[in-house]
Amino acid sequence: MPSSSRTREQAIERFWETVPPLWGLIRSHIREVATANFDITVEQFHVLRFVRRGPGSMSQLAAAKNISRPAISQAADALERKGYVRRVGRSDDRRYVELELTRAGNDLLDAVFDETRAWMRQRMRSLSETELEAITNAMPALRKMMDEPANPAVKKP
Amino acid sequence: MPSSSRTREQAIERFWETVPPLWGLIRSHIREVATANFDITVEQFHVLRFVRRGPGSMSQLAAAKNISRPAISQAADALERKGYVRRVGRSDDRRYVELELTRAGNDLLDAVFDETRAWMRQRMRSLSETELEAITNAMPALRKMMDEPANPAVKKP
DNA sequence: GTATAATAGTTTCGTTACTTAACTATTATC
DNA sequence: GATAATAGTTAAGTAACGAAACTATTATAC
Repeated sequence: MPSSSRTREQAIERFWETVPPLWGLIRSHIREVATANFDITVEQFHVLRFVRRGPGSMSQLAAAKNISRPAISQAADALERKGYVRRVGRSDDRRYVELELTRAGNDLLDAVFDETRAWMRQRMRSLSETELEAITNAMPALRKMMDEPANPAVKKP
Repeated sequence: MPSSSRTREQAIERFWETVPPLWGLIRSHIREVATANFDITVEQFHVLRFVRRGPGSMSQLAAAKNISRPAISQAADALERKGYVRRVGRSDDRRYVELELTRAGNDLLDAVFDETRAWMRQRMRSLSETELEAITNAMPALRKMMDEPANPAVKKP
């Protein structure tokens, strides 16, 4: 069993010294852009992103974003009030409510994304092709971490 | 000029579909661990991490974490109240205040980190050596993004 | 087929994390 | 030595959450 792999420890180590501060930086940029030029907060932006990714029920959104259902419900309130999102009941099971992007929401998201992508491009401008590929290649591996079940899945005999 | 590189666009694309949800997952795990088993919140944990990384002034911490100085000041209040951190004035310039980890703070951080690392190891257990290396290799490239100055640095003639 | 349980969403309430603006203390500058 | 700049804090307001309690709808049990 190659289980206490050195490689893995190193990946974890570097992950922790890199991702949190980077995420903080991105977050603060979005905050700046989204609140100054646009009409939303960072968190609302992220909810919009998830909605566009594939409209789902409130619970699904909460699960995807790893926050509580009330939190999604409240974010939806704010976004609906601003006209960026619509609540749509599902006819086959009336307990479910789905969120749909409105036209305005879609446009807003495009605008914020354009801004943010431009900013990232700037930040990446001195990276070599090799470095960019390194980033691209790492992402699928990181995604795998999310798919892993949380617990070791106790074997039933 | 190779400026609108395809590779770069792809890196950005994948980054956005990977990092935010992954970060959300990690965040929610830490919240669980830190508030259930320990005495702190997610954000306080992150502040402690920065303090350990190298004790610096309040402003430096704020800059490192990309949040406002008041936010750091308040986090420091909470952490000091709980005894995990100490405010230490600098003698050469009395405007500065630095944060130091107390013994308790250090132990707490170790404990939370142990928990979190174990959890990450779990989540990484099905990754191949190649995938782990991909993660390790991407991190320095991502760090570079943080070092870039925010603005294109207008050339002065 | 009603009673009971489970599930999706919401409301309420309290806590924490932030920000901006205004204020204090200290050091630099002219 | 007056003025400006800088580090930190305080104050006040907003947003993001979670937990618990509540409503509406669908599934299960008997």
